[in-house]
Amino acid sequence: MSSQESILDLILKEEKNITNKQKKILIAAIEAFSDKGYAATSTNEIAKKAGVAEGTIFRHYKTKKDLLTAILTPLVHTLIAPFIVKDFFSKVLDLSYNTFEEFIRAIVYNRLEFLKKNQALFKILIQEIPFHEDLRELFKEQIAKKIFKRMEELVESFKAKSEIIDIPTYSSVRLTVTSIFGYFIARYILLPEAKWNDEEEIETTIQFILYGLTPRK
Amino acid sequence: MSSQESILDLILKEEKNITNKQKKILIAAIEAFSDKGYAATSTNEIAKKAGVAEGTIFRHYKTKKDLLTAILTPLVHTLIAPFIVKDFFSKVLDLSYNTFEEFIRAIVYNRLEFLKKNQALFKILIQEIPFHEDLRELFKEQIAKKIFKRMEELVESFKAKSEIIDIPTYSSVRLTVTSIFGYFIARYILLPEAKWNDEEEIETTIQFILYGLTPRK
Amino acid sequence: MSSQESILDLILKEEKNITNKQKKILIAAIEAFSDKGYAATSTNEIAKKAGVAEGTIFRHYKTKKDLLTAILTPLVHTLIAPFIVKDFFSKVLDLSYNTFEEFIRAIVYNRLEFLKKNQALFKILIQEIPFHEDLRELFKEQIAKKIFKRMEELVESFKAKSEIIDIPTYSSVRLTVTSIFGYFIARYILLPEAKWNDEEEIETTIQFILYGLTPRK
Amino acid sequence: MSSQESILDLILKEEKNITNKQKKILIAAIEAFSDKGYAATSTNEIAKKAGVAEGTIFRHYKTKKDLLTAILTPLVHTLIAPFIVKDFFSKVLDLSYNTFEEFIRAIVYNRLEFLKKNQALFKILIQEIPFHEDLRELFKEQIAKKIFKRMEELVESFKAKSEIIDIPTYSSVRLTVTSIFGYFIARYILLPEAKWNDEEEIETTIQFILYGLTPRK
DNA sequence: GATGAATGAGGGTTCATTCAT
DNA sequence: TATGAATGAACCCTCATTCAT
Repeated sequence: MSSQESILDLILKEEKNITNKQKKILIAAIEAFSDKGYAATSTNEIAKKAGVAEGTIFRHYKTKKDLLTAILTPLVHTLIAPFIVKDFFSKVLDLSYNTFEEFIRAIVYNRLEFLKKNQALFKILIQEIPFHEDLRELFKEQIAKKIFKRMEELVESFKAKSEIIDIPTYSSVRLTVTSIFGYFIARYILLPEAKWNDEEEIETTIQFILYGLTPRK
Repeated sequence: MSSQESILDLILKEEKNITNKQKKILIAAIEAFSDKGYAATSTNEIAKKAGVAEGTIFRHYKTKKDLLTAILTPLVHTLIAPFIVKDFFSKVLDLSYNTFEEFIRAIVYNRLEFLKKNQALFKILIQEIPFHEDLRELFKEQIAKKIFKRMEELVESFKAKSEIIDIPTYSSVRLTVTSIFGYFIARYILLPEAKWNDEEEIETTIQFILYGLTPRK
Repeated sequence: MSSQESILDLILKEEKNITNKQKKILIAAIEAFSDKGYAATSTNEIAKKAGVAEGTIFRHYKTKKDLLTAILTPLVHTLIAPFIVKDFFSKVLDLSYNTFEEFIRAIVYNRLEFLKKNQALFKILIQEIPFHEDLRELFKEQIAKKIFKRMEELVESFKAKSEIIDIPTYSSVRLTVTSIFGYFIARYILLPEAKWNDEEEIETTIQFILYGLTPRK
Repeated sequence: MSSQESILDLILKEEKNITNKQKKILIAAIEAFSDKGYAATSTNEIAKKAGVAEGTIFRHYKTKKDLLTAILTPLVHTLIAPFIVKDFFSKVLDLSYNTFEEFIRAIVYNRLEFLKKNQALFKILIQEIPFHEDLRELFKEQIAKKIFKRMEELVESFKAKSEIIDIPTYSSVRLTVTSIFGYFIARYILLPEAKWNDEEEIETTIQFILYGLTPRK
């Protein structure tokens, strides 16, 4: 978990031969988009923040929209990475998930850690999703489908073992995902200035999911 | 529940002496803001959609931002209305809440019904919250604080009766609210085009909350 | 001199059957035009200041320009009144002007008194003259020509008596008028906030004109 | 005197690295503001006159007001330049001012020449002064104070030599300045279309000031 | 590759004026 | 007569994007 990568590393890795100026542009754009939103951020503003001429931005990214895409695509890919890598959970994280609790605990900690590390980027993603058809499509194709597919397998194996209650798989996945993201959104987007006892909240959230999905004896 | 009012009725009631054109402007603005977002909607666009001269918008709403506020303020007030009316749940809904389940069931159905009826408006609210300091303040003061206060009382009474598990009250409120809104956002904002079995999903959500918060015997 | 009339009286006399609202409009317009200039004053602003509907202004004055004209025309007429009334100086002011000094003294006190009483109006006149061809024409036809004509007669009579030096009549008139208006403009338009010892300045101005135009013995 | 610089030269010198388009904008703005007044001139109009896109204006001057300031500031500085340069009159103009007449003659010719060369600019300055607080402040601080200070020294030296009459220094300065500007305003702003015998008028004006301020023997 | 001046369409907003009530 | 809602042209200004240097 401590080896998780931050946004920029990911982007820089994805785009080869990245110049120093390009790097500055990306950092500036992420900060600006995150703070004021994509539509309300001007390219002039990004250029100034990056200490770069406005034209330089367009040399690297044909349009402003391209810049947004360049920022969000790596995030989406990394967000779902653990779910598409074969046996990611067992191999990479070295966990065998004998129990549903272990699984939930691993996934919550892992993804919340990731979200926290990439707050700004993720903030941009969920802020912009309602306004961009293509982003929504990307989200649906990548995040929704791929995460769902992997979770489905795992959830069904737990269901077979009667470790979780008998509700439609997609419902339990949705409820799980919603609970995790719900915490993140409340924590970092809706009420960022409130006092939060993060450890306790995360543990409570895990318990909530577990209680909500495991059967009474 | 069937007597719940829709957005526009609320706005029209709040603003007396509303013109016919003004009404058209509000309807057009709600549709446009909901579809493309506040920043990406031009006043010219709203005017055309409303069949009105652009200047007419500014006769009624000094700025574009004022128009947004005029749209969202009544929503916020109505969204929290059930929580500030004394004994709303028992009197208006004619329920006595002997059990936590009855309470959850009532609140989920009631607020989801309301959100569904005011989809467009609520979509605007959550889409714009990240970009407007004042909206965030309004949300925090009204929705977060007032809903929380009322829920807190109820939840604590259930906790006293050992009907729900012993976790911090604010956590259980957050988890409940997150689960309800989580369904709404997934349903109407993130994946509106997916097929949804609404009745089943709602019931599952209720069960999830109940299981997640009630103690094992 | 004490019987001199103020702006509004003049206007109200000129326009018969003036309503109360119309009066309020004129007062408001004079104040606004004087403060911010004609071009920078909106009819909406005037309406508000007058406590009148915007439409009411246009019921009485077809255009904004008409309103300006309605304000300035009486001023121009009154400004030149003393110069066109036959024997104004000797009859009305009860002076016989045996000497040039008496003449200058009378005219300076009389017109400065008038300007002071109608500061706002006169401020509008000289502020707007550079921007309105018709105003400039009115000024030229009325003020320049008519004042000049009368002054010319008087000045030439003094010149004949060798009471003033032998320079072109139009020059001496210009220098006299310039000196009077020069004081007024410096006093009320350019440096209104400076401390002014009015009595002394006026007396000095009179002396200056006298010395400047009368011959050395 | 023949070496006096014109407006644009001054502005271009003040603002380094001036673009060709920027130069065109300044020329167009000066012409337009001078003709129709600042408030009545649209930026679109200036752009067309300058053969430039409207956006180009705002690239160089953040606001329309900034454009006005960029035009007028150099004028003010140059207008007062002779008065702040040490010994300007004696050194640069190579005059020793043994007499008050020499002094007046030099100053009238010099400043009227300057005003004539910069008619349009000066017209803008006096047209806009009544409407802009900051311009009035600039005028007061620069022109009024600095010119006054220098004139005061000279006038007092003449007063000591009994070359001019014993009236308050500020009065004699005001009367002198008013007489010069009075001619200019009558000549170029109020009655530009009248026939003027400039040489004669200037000589008469000088005589007027001299007579008005020098004592009778 | 990097610049930044230049563009012109489009942004939100103001305005004088009209007209049904 | 008086109103004030409605208009739409025009206003100042911002913007993403282009291109000569």
